Amino acid sequence: MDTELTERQHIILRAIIQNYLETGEPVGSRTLSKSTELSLSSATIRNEMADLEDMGYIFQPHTSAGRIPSDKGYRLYVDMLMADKEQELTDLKNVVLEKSDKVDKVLKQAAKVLAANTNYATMVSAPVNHRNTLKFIQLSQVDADQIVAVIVMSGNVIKNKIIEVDEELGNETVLKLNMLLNTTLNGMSIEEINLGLIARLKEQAGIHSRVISDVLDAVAEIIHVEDDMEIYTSGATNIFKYPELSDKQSAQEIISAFEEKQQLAELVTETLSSEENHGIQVYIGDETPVRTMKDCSVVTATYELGEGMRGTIGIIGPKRMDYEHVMKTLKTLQKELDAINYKEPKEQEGE
Amino acid sequence: MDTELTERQHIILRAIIQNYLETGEPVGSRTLSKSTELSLSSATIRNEMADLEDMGYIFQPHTSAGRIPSDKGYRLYVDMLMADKEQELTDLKNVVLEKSDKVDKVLKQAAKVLAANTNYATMVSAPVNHRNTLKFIQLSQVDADQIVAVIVMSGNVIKNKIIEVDEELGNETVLKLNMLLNTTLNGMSIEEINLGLIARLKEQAGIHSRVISDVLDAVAEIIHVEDDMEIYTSGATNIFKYPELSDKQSAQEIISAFEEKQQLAELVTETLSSEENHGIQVYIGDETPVRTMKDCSVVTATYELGEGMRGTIGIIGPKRMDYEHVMKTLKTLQKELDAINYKEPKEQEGE
DNA sequence: TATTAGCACTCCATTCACCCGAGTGCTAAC
DNA sequence: GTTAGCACTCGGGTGAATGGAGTGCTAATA
Repeated sequence: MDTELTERQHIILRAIIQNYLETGEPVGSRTLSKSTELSLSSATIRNEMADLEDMGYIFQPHTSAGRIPSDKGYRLYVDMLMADKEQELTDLKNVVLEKSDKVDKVLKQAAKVLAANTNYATMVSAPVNHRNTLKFIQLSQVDADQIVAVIVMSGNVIKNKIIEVDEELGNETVLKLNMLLNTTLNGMSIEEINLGLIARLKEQAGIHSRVISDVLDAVAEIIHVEDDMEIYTSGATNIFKYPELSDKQSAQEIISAFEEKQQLAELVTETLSSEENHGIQVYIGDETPVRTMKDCSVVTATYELGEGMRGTIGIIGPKRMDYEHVMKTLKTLQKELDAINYKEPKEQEGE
Repeated sequence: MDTELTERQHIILRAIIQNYLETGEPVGSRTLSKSTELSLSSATIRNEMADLEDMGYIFQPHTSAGRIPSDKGYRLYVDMLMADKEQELTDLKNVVLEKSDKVDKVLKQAAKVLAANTNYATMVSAPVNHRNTLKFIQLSQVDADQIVAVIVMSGNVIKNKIIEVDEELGNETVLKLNMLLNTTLNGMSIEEINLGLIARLKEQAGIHSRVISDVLDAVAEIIHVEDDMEIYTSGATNIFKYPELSDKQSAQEIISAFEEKQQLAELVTETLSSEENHGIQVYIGDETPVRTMKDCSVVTATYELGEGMRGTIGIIGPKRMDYEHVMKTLKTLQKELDAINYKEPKEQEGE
């Protein structure tokens, strides 16, 4: 890329972008000639800008207006940022992630912190049972026709369901079932617990009662049910701060996406599947996998709660987003979340 | 109120309101003189309108514009609607409330259905443990330093938590604890399970180990923890369909309220506490308990999931909302939700 | 050869005047 | 009590004028 742009052009491009990030207004040659460290006349800068435009890094919204970075321009800028040696991290304001609490509380809080620190819309997806193993399972008779099944997965995610049965199983049977389930399934990953295994279990149970078969089916279902991805969001209304996104049309689309969450889910799976750059990914404009956000930029990161539980944190904002700050902030929060499960099991009271 | 308005004025007021509901434009005398069943000249109607304005039921946004209903006007209109003998209910489109499913799924779906049927923003609050009793409780040792406590409440709400302990309890102890907890707490309401009772339990446990004491405390905590009210929303972006609410300022405020949910929670408690009119309440403009919605109307209803579990469904829209339709729809859904728990435990497969 | 000063040109955004139409209030006639 | 008629008001829309920011190009300069 050194062949593509001269040093000076790099500087000018960066100046254009930085200026545009702040003001949101097309930036003209005069402005640049004053602000840039290299002291050039506006005319010279105009020439360079014409070149940059030819190469597609910037463009004019209309003749006789200043220049605006194109997607390609942003891309170059972001790539340069990423190439920078290890950036130091920013401090997060208001980070009080109560690590002791339930996961969902922490994540909700995380989304809020992120929004407060960046002034963009944010999302945090709950960790998904990736390579997750079963840690404990237990059936209990609640009353004559209800059984509650409780399953603890690695990472202490708890699933449960009430199973309705038409005939009482009796203490003994329940006990036997529990034993069977625990000895067989314990430590297995979800993928390993497939239909074949369940079928074998049924046989092994030695009883051909329909009830037991039903119960086992229910258990299998609980384990596999893709808890439709929980996603926490915050600051969606921040988009109103950016005129280019807050006309009715765009605002409605974006906010809808945040409300329905379906599209955010797609974003999450996309992020989780493709892993690069320390888990930080930047989608500019059309690059984003979610159509409704083609006028936005999306920055995402993957966090790891240990034991294969991975989730996504993300920021959605205008294309003229403060990428540098956002990436730093995201990285910080990522570290913060990653750290949560490194705590020794015993350490609880410590601040 | 008959003393206040003549029959003819009533008719005219209603005509104004209905016309305004549809168009959103101030309605003038000429329009009315053509549309109303009573055939009067525009001049006559103008006189009546002037009177109605003096009494505060309508007003002009500016001289030489048509009239718009005031809050007082809406109020009268709504009161008349409410007074109407039993209104028949509307059919809901897309109602497929999977009754078997978990409560939260049903409620999410309910919010969606409501939004789809009305074109307004909707919210559904999860039932709150009002006069809720404990049905089943069980501790299980997950591994050396973790116990999972599962509690099933009436209405099949399941709570659970992992309790960290510093020493293993041993099977026997756990068994004893379970026995104790179940025999003592079963069937009790949350209010009855207070600190005193827990203290007595601790004694009764006969063991003075700190561990057991800790566990019991944790149990008490789970039971009492006010799951911060779950609220499901849908169709928040519907407000963009109404220009009077979709300027940046208002839109941001309203949508914020829907995102943060704090304010909706206030609305819910308000609704649950004051009960009138078959549980249907209408707040017009300033009447609403939530400040951010002073330019909206809010219609809420209370549903009952049986066994003292009560929640709120609500619709937020512009003041020129189709009150009649909304109230009918709300009533229908309310019935629908109420009916869910009337199902015989055995009936499951039936449509 | 690279830079700069200067100038003509373009185009957007703002302002202002203007007009039109919808609607009113009032008065006088029915 | 109702209606016809008229003068008046006001908001919204249209079009022309204006100014400013910015450009591209050319010619002069280092």
